[in-house]
Amino acid sequence: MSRHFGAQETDCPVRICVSVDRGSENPMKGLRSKARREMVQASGHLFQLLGLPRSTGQNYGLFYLSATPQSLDDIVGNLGISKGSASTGTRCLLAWGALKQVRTQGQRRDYFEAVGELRVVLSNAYRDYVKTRIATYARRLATMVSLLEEDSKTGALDKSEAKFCAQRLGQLDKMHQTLRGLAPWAEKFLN
Amino acid sequence: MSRHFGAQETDCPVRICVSVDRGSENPMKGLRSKARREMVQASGHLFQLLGLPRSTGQNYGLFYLSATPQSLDDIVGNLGISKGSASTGTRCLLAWGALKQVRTQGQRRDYFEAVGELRVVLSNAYRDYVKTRIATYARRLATMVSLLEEDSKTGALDKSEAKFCAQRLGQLDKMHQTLRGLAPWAEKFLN
DNA sequence: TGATTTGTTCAAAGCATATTGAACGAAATT
DNA sequence: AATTTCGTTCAATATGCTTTGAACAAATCA
Repeated sequence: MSRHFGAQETDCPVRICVSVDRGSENPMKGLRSKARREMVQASGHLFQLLGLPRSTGQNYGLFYLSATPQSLDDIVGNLGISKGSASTGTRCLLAWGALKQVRTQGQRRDYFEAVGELRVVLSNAYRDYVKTRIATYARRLATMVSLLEEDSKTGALDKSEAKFCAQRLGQLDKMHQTLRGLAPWAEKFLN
Repeated sequence: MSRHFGAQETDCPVRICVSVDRGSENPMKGLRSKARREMVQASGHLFQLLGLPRSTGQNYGLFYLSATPQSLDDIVGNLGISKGSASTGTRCLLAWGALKQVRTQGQRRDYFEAVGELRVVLSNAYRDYVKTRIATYARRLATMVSLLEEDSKTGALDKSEAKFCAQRLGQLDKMHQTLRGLAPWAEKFLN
């Protein structure tokens, strides 16, 4: 009804953005380069937007603009995050193929650097993340179809409601088919 | 180094999935249809994955499989969420164009139903969400380029480091251009 | 072998967002 | 005009993810 004064049709009461990363509070002590700082913040922001830990994104941002391999302690010093976070984030990025380990002779520390080809990283993300998600929801869709049949039998839904629901599920399935059709293109783009 | 027993290269220590919605704890009292239950859960899950409130997704899931317009109290009864959440979520979905209000004569309640054409909903989401994000990050990228120049002057980065960073930023810009090239296709797909 | 360095783990604390629910205002009803 | 019905708001609470940091284990060093 929009009964109240401030209520406008176009207002969305839910926050869509992520909280800002005020670089002043998180020191980034060792980072003299402003460009790196901005990259670290932007990357952290993006990761958070994608539902991933901000610190992992900061981690990657630093690597992405680092010409020389970095150790865990470099990360800790540059970003001002705990060693635990640095370790966890680094291993996560390794697992995604976003980072690679650089073995240095006579060095006891582990050194890492970003995988240069962003395509590779995105391709991995697509395979591990997007593709599996789509498959999962497709499975749930199939579940719904059979549950719908069950509902018809048990009388949980009357005939017209069941028909309506079947239409809607059909629309979702059609969309899934379209997505499947797009997949080869997406893969070609990434490879 | 993978120094420890359990540490495998392919393990990612960070949770990528969202917590499951055990339907048993959240009652969904009034929902007899199992298909609707599954849809509510799946939709809530998907929203959460996209960084949106789960309850808003549950809300939409219910509408999507409802043949008849639903009121706020219907939502509250069906999903077992508070009226506050129901109101907030509904207004949010309205603002996105995912729901439309149905005016019923001689009825004092507000009734809503899902917008049937999923294309429209996704098109709105693309415009309000994806497109603006890309623009934001493109802006930050431009900022980095100028900060990099500044770093070169102040000596925060030496020559070879600056060159390396410039290459990396160039790669990102190239990717942005590619994305921009894809945008018309995406829009055509959605319209 | 013992001491030191380094990476990993995970319980606890911190933090940010989602949800609730009671108070409120507007509209409809009596 | 008073009462009832609704939708909205927002402070307080609940929830769940992230981060920390200390304890630990492996590897290197002396």
